[in-house]
Amino acid sequence: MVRGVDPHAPGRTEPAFGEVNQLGGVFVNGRPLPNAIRLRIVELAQLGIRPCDISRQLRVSHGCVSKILARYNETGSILPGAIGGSKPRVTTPTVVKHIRTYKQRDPGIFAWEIRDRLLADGVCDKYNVPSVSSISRILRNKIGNLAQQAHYDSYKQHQPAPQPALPYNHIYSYPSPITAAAAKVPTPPGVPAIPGSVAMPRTWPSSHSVTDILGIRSITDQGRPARPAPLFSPRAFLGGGWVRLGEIGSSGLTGSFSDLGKLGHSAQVPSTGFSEEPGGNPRPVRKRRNLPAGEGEAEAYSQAQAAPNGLPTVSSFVSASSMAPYPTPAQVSPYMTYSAAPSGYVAGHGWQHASGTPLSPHNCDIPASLAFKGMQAAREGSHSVTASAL
DNA sequence: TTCGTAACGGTTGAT
DNA sequence: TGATCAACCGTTACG
Repeated sequence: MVRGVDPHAPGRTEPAFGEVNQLGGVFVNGRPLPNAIRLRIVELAQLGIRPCDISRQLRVSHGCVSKILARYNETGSILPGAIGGSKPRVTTPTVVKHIRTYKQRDPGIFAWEIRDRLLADGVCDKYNVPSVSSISRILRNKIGNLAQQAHYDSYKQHQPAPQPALPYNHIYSYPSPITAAAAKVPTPPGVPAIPGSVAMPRTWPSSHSVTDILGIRSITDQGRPARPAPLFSPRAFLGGGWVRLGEIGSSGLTGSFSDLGKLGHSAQVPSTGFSEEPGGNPRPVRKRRNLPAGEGEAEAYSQAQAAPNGLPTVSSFVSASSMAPYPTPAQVSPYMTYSAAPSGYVAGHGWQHASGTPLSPHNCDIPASLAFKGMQAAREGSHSVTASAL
């Protein structure tokens, strides 16, 4: 493995702006390829170019090409998956509420009995029912305290109260959209609600943290979706596996790239990936330290592709015909590739259209207008993959 | 030669 | 605030 060198720290062996693979391509270990590259991989594949040729042309390992194409074929999304995070907890406010109810009705109930009742009552299913130990922990840490508080409140009801006491379970009755949603959805959150839909591998229940349960989230981070939706196509929502296919429904897409382009970010897709959740709840803009490339580019792309006519300009910044088969080393400079800064890798800044400014964070050297024409010709014409495309 | 995939080292974000 | 965990990433090597 040939290591890149940080120009700001020439002595360093640890690359700061990317490494160079065996093909001479630049990548950042652990980070997804820029969307422009991912897009090109898919486009080239749809032009009939073999993955091995794509690999060589884009200087991306064939394993990566294979992965991206397989992912695209499976999900219709070019975007990388959701990186990081933890599995959301199954002890949702609703579940905790039910556990508390069971415990109040039968103080001697066992944890395993509660577990069975949660299943029997349809509060949970076998996929998201809390473990006995989790229930025990809830009983010990939450219900126990709450029960004590309940007794205290009960006592206070018979005493003159100078101030209205806070309901002991106010944390559960807080009008949180999360809670409301959880209460309205009888099926486990990770299970597709639409018949015939296919769940992604990473279909966790909705995120619930301690603060969720305590109702704090409703104030501090109200309604923030578990993951920003990728913004490439409706099916691109599926990119990270955080979104169920069933939520998207069958769009009838063929998976072709032209379809992706036609759809762009329609009404199904928030105008920005970070400002609004599917439910329409406004969400504070999160502090982002180093947004994953896919998300960052998706965000930027969603803005950049908003053509005046409403049509996206997917093809305008990526073209099979506009890229030199084997760029010179200077063209694949790791520093240019990732814009010499983390934010450059995040991209989005350079995706200005047909203005001569960089279009891709990966330095694809893609002339936008020519690329678009080339693609148009390729699609409207014979669809032949000419040498120019390679 | 091509392609699929496991292993690997790395990053990320929630807890 | 730092550690931990579990997801993802792309590259490499192997079959």
